[in-house]
Amino acid sequence: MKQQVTVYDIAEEAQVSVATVSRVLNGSAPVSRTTRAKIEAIMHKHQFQPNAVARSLTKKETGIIGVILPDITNPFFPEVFSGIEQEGLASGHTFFLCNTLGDYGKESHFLNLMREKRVDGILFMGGRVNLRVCDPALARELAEHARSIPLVLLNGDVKDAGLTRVATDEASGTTLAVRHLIGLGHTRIGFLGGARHMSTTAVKVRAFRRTMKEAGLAVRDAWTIPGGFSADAGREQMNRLLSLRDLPTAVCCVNDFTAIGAIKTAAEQGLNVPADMSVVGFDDILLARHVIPELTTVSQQAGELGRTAVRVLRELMGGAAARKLTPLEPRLIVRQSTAAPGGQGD
Amino acid sequence: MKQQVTVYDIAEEAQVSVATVSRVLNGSAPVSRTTRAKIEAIMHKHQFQPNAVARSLTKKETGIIGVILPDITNPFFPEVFSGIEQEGLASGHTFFLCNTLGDYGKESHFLNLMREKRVDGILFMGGRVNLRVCDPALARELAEHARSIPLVLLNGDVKDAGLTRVATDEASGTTLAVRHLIGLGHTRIGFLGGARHMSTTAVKVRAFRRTMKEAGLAVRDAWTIPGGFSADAGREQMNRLLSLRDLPTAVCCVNDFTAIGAIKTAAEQGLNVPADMSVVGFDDILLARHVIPELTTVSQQAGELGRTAVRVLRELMGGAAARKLTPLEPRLIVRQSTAAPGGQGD
DNA sequence: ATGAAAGCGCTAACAC
DNA sequence: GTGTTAGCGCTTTCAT
Repeated sequence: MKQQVTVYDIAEEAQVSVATVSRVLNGSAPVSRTTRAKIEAIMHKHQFQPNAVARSLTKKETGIIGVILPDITNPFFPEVFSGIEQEGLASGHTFFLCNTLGDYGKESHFLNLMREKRVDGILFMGGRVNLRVCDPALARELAEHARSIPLVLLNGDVKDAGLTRVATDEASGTTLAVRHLIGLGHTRIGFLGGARHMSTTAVKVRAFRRTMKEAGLAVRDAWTIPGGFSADAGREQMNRLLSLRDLPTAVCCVNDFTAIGAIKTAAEQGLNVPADMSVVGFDDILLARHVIPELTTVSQQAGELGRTAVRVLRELMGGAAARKLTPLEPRLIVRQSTAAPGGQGD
Repeated sequence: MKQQVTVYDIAEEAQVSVATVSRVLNGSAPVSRTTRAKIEAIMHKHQFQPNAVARSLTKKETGIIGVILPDITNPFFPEVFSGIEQEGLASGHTFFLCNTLGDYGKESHFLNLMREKRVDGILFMGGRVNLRVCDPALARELAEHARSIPLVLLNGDVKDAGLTRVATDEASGTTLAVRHLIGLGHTRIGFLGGARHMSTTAVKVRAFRRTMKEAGLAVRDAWTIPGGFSADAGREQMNRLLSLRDLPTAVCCVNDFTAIGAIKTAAEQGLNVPADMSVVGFDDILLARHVIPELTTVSQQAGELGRTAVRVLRELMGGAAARKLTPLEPRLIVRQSTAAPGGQGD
């Protein structure tokens, strides 16, 4: 680990002051053609890399955006992150990524860590912010952080915290899915996956019920089965559903992972999807169009969500007061996992 | 954005010197019970967060590990990252994540960025390090970086750069897959996906050919179809394969994404996998056991790869000379996408 | 156009 | 056990 060269070394060798070196480094003030050339040559010769830590200390900005999300292993999040990175790179930002794995303790820990590290802004998704009834203490903590660091919430909400948010309209997305099923002729529809205490699930379930009722259809509690967001959870939920004596002809799933698990189990039990059971997912993960059958789903436009969030965060970091809520419209993507009940028509 | 409080503020209010404050902050020297208590109370009262940037500047360490990978959107990488984070968190490290999207220019850019940011170490995967014939200039650049910052390469190699590596034995993994197919009775086997100029593909193809020859089987060039690593690539490759008049009864795919795409196309063309065509993947991504049919594949133990890499990097950062190559043994995971040719047996 | 010097917030000798 | 002080490497007035 050889010693790094500093502005002083450059200054000395070029016989100028560090201020001048700093000036050519930042173009912050005019420097004569000749000295500039000399300094640049020396920098290049030593492969000089200015120390960003020192720079951050004086400028009071790090160029780092902290990203907190539940689980990068769930395909939806990498797509969001990808959008974030794409947009953030354009403004020279860099990313500090943390997975909370749904652990609230970790959320607090990372939030503090980010303050210590003096990130310029925070993008926060999942976990606590998705609690339907958010512990006031936690809400306060988040609001507190937001007061000292620009923070935007992605797809979540915290009552009364007054946070800036960017969110897909999950209710309207769910409505899209349910109407599609109803349009196909289904009248017996269930809802799989999620966790009742998370607002994201609550929003979807509520929209599901409302849409069913508007169409004059009955909502059966036994067909609304929570239990998580993973593919394994989807398998188990479908298993429970299939153990009932009376079955729906279609199900909405809380996300694509769950839908894929549900389809898997349905197939194992001898059902044909979509002929015997239509399944619709949510998210439109990359693999959704490659599974068999291809998944009908609601696109959250994950990449766009990430890009938009960065744009909003940038306004905040710039000192502007961004709109409190920037909504994103989801889109229904019809593929092969849904069809008319009983396999009639297509 | 209210003003952050500093050690000076704390010191003043507690009527002690900053050194003492620093001492209780780090436990770096004894402090009397009473003053410690007083200081701690004041810190707590102001919710004091020491400025990590300032600390990094003096200590000459940031606690940040830079992670450079091709594409977080490819499910293999989130799993590796997950392992990295899990292991790194234990030692208080934090992560700076960059996606290169296979762009060599970006690789260089990020490498420089990480030096500027003074990360404590770098974990590097993909892209340039997977060039079969690596441009000497690029290799030199990497070696150069490795000289000033601890760096470990994950699943790749750069000729003569003398880099520290942690890598799955992709050759032995491929051999496992091919032998499995041969054991099932296949004699006509193809290889799908990858890019000829990447060492990871070259290693797999070479192992594929060797294993076939050892078993006395012919390798047909027309059945070795490169073209990328995505699911779409897999679809296209299978399409090309199926356009041939003479077909293999099984294919090895460069990764699970490709395998899933290949299966998809095979199914669309009316083939039954595995009855008409066996398909084996590589990586064992999370979804591999949830697709239909469940994917037979070679597990790279992505999480373990990440964890191991961090352990090795930690040795390097600690000044120790780590083993040049830490190999990881892949495992064959037999599921449903492979069977005896012609659907006989199972 | 260029230099001198004062910080940024913290740690670590070194003294007492 | 505690205080003084000199950095860490850079940016930024303020002079010149």
